[in-house]
Amino acid sequence: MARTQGSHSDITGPRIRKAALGLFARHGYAAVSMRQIAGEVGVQAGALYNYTPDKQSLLFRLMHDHMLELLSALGELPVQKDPTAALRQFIGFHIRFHLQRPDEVFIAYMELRNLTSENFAQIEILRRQYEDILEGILKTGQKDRVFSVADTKIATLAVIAMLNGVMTWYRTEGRLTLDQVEGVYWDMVRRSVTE
Amino acid sequence: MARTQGSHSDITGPRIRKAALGLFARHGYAAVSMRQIAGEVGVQAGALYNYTPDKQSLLFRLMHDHMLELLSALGELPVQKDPTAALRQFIGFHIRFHLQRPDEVFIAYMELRNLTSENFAQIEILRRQYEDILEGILKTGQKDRVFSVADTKIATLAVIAMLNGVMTWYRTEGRLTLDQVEGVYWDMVRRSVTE
DNA sequence: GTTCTATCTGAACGTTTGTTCATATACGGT
DNA sequence: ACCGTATATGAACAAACGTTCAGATAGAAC
Repeated sequence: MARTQGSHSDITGPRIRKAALGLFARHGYAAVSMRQIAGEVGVQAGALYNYTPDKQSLLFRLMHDHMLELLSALGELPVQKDPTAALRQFIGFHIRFHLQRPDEVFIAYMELRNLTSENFAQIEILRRQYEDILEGILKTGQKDRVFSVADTKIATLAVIAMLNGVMTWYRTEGRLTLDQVEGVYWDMVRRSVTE
Repeated sequence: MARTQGSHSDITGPRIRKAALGLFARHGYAAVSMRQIAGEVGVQAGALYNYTPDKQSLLFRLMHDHMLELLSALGELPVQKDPTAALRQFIGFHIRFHLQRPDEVFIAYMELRNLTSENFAQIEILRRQYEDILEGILKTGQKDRVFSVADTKIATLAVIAMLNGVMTWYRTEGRLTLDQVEGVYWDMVRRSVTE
């Protein structure tokens, strides 16, 4: 019989994950202790174990939730028949979604090696799904002769890598607006996949 | 008076750095203990302190040496007056140099946050120097109207990010030769910076 | 008002951490 | 053959680690 009021469990759980997210992103999974996370939440270390079986599961949950959100948000975009429009939409989505979640993205790319092999395999499947969607766009465009790349798989990875680079330098207080950034990257990506 | 023969110091030092390099790359700086490094070298943990004042300095040295090598190797390339030739040469150099040193590169990009702020600042200066060389090529090409990018700084970062992506998937036993990979990336980069 | 239970504390556990240091070893110089 | 010293050992240090758990606390249910 779960409590509906006065209980802290509905609040403490998310707060723990939020604290862990920030600390993992800033210092790395291995360098963050359960006591640091607890301290940020204002609770003793033992209390964390009401919300996660162990530290590893905490990391996995953060990454897993993030990937599900990513795929779900991408799936909600309107279908674009034109490959160019589809690619354009993907670029904009990717940049905005990732810039809104710098910590999640950072962890998703940096902490893969700290997952157990079972957990790693699960995340990899989700990541592959995301890549496959972009590659599908490129393949369609290739077939329609609107895109021209030597290898759609490499082009997919190259585009994603290029886009992810934006997170290492973009700051909201910088000299470029989000629209401008999107425009610059779209220009470069579009030209890189067309003759 | 340093020993010239029979001494292990000339051998143990490099072996320690090599072991640390591999372990840091595979498991991350924070997740690797001095005892693991020592074990890989076949020595007790205390012996490491004849070669490094502490763990942090060991990491810094690896990153620092790598950056110096990178800049030095780049500096030895023949000067190319033509911006297109210069860019082409840079792409090839970057891909080959980095693929030859996967561990060093991985550490240089992943372990920045585990450096003390003083050490971080030093590495950042070197990295900036490398980026500036690429941006110089783009600027020259821009001036000569052979390249056309909205922003040379962003284009620089985008190109480097794109190239670095190759290390996440390239395997020597894969279906593409190094020459082919270089060709594919050169095609994409060239098109992304020209009209 | 009593009971029940979800939640948290605080101490404890056995390991492991980075680092230090007195001591041992073995080689180079003389 | 002896000395000096570069190099390694192996034990020790305090601190921090992830995790467990008996007990305190306080709100919900009746």
